Amino acid sequence: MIEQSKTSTGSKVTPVATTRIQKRNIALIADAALEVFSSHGYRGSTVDQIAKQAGLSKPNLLYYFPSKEAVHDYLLSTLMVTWLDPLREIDAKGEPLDEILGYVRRKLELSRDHPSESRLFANEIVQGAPRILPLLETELKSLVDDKAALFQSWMDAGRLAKADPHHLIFSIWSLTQHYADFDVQVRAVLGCEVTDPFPAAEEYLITLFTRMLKV
Amino acid sequence: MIEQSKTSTGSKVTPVATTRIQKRNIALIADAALEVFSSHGYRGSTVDQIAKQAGLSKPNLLYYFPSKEAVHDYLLSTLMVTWLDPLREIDAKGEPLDEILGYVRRKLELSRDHPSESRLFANEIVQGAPRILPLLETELKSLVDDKAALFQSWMDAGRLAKADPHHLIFSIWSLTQHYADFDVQVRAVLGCEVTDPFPAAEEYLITLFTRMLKV
DNA sequence: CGTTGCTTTGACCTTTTGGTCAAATGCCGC
DNA sequence: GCGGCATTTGACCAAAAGGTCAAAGCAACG
Repeated sequence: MIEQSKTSTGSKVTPVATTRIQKRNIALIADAALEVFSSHGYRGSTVDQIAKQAGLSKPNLLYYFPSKEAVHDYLLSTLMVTWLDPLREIDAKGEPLDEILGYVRRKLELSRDHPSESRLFANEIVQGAPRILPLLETELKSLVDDKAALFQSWMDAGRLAKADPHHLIFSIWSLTQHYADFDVQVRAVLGCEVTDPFPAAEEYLITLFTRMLKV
Repeated sequence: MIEQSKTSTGSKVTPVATTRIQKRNIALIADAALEVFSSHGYRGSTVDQIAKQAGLSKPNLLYYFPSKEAVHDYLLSTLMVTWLDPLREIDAKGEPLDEILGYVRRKLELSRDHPSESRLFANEIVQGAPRILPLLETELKSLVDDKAALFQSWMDAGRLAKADPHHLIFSIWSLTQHYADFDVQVRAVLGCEVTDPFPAAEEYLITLFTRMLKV
């Protein structure tokens, strides 16, 4: 059995790749699991499905991860980093409106280029975030509080129209992720003639937040 | 076996209640199933769970619905009506901004008072809408196209600031449903001291759409 | 080449789960 | 109270799914 590093939370176990084969197979499994979990949810996905998608046998997959849940935990924890990064990048020294519009653009890009990640996350939250609630209440909350305070200071300085900064962040998340999570609905409503809803979405969102926040 | 009415799509079967007991039990099952499906997803829910929640035995539940899928289909089809109703209510003869703000308020109320419905729907869409895609492409699309045309005419008449009407509708859906679907995240980020995020959410959304649409 | 340790898998086990069925129970008009 | 119909359920079945294990490959190093 390959080495395992137990996280402080106890049951979660993530593999530590050392050899080339391990790195490759763990990456294969992660990619496959992302695909499968994001389109069927946790319970709706089977280890066999993930293994097949990764081109491995089920016992082989379970050689690298101790359980189905461990694969899921691994994905969620690595994803949280990527997903929160654009928010971290907001620069207190930048021009307020440009910083926020840039954030909107980056989030929308993420939704376009990595819809599976967004859907995996959505699946988890919609079902009550059983596995990541602690993370939300600590890491996410403190980061959001931080940026909300920044937005508030910009508003107080008259460099941004006033609005509840927390709900401003929620609205950015909601609007951008909608195009990943509800992709099928968006395409169904726009009709088959529209192949890519993202350009129009970007223009709409930039307009929306400009009108909302411009002093 | 009680009577069944097959819908035109074939596999879907919905019960037709005739007696008092049937009406009561079908309602019990529907309530229980909504609760269970919305918090665990389709595959994550078991017939036993739903039956227990409804206070019935599993075979008894399956006496009223031929299968787990039939229960799910029943919920989805009845929900689509409730869910689309506020959009239908938008009145072409009303004052444009008031009509849209009213729609936002009604949708947000739905999210507050019926979050389970919203989550059931979200679960279905996030996972690719396998069971209701046809409905989205026909009924939903035509209703949305209809209202989008109305918004466009208001904009052309200078009674509303210009913006893509389809994406305007998407943004209303996205923002209002976010408070139901991502409820745990919203509460986790706002912190335990905030017991009800909805009043602030309503104020924020009204401000947002007013600044967006006011001429 | 042969030993050693990493990797892979076929076969198997157990639990869960959707669904069936015959028999039992209860309800209601007569 | 009784006949007939609706309702309920305990017992059961088959398939699916998570996970184990011993044994078989296979790679790398002496």
